[in-house]
Amino acid sequence: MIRRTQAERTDETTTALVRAARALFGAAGYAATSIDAVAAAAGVTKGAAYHHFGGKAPLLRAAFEAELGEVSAKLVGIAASGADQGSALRLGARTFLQHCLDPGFARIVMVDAPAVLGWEVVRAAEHHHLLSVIEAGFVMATGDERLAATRARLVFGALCEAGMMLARSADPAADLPLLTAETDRLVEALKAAPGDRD
Amino acid sequence: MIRRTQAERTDETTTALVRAARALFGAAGYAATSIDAVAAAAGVTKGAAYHHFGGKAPLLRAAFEAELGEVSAKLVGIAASGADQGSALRLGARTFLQHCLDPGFARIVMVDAPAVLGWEVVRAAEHHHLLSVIEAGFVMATGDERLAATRARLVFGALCEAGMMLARSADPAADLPLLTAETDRLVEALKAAPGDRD
DNA sequence: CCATGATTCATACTGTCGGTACGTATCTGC
DNA sequence: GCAGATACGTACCGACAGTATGAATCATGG
Repeated sequence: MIRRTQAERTDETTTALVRAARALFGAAGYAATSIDAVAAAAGVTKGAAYHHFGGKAPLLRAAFEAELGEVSAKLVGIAASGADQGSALRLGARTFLQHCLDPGFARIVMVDAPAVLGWEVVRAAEHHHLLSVIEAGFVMATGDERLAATRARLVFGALCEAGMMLARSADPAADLPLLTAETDRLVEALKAAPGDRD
Repeated sequence: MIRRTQAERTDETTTALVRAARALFGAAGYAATSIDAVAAAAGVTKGAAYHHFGGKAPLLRAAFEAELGEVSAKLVGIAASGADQGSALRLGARTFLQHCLDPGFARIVMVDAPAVLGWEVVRAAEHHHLLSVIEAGFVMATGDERLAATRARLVFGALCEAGMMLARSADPAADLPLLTAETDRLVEALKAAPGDRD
């Protein structure tokens, strides 16, 4: 074997493991996928997986973060494109929905991760990667932090539901237009609505 | 032991098992709860559980349906109370959110059930028990079946998100008013919005 | 009322899998 | 080039889902 640094070895192994985890967890689900299977698909053994991740749940977490990271990268690209607040929000929602066309993404991010990692952990990560964008839009529209946070979460819940419908749709291409239109409408409705005191 | 009919024996055992499953699955989660623990809490052994349910997942399904059944019963009560469409919808949403104050309900219905039973199974059951009410309201408001179905799902997604926020809130009583107000606003916005062709 | 069959349930067992312990190979810094 | 650290493979353990298998308990036709 050629000589590699420890950093390179670690990077190659963890990358292969995360790639395998995304593929297997996404296809068969977390519970139905053994660590041995993930390690084998990555070309290593369980020992490597436990050395780098420490368990099965952290492996899912890594796969989960990788999925979110991809969407997040596209979102910051949109934000950097200089589009106005409104169209950036619409584009962001559409980007998220398109990712949901991949059943593996939907399964890992919206089905298995909350059950395995816990709802709060998942929502914290999602807030960091995705929700903060939506929330910023609502803060600007309403001027109320708490109200904006609440509305962003509600919108995000609707987006996830739309994403799952897409992921399980027999003809996703046919459903995408209606779903994007309706989620857009929902966002607009909440941005326009007044923020009364509670 | 006193003499009982088979039907009575079955009923007592299954009832006890479902009760124990709701308590344990709701508190510790599905993955962290063994069948032996559920059976022991019900005063029987694994054999009885497998005889009546056939596995661990069907046990969760029974607990899940029991949780939904309770909400559903309240919803038909509201529907039968003769309230108008609008206030019935608001009352229904509030009823659902109040159930979410029980962390066991939230965990079983919105976190574990989708991962274990599959998203489609869960949403089919939820449609049967809860969603059909919301959908009927939107059909009446928009006149479009497909549009109404889509909007009902989006609203339901937002409701679930609100429910999880409540379930994990440090001070649920303080969050309930804002969340009910905002979900109501969301429903109103979508009912009022026009249904354009896609 | 009893004998035969069906149902309910407990007990003992097996296989799988997550996790751990430990040994070996590979790399780093002195 | 040689201690110490890091990466990884292998052998093992315990927990637990699922499967017989048999013993009670109940139903039913004679």
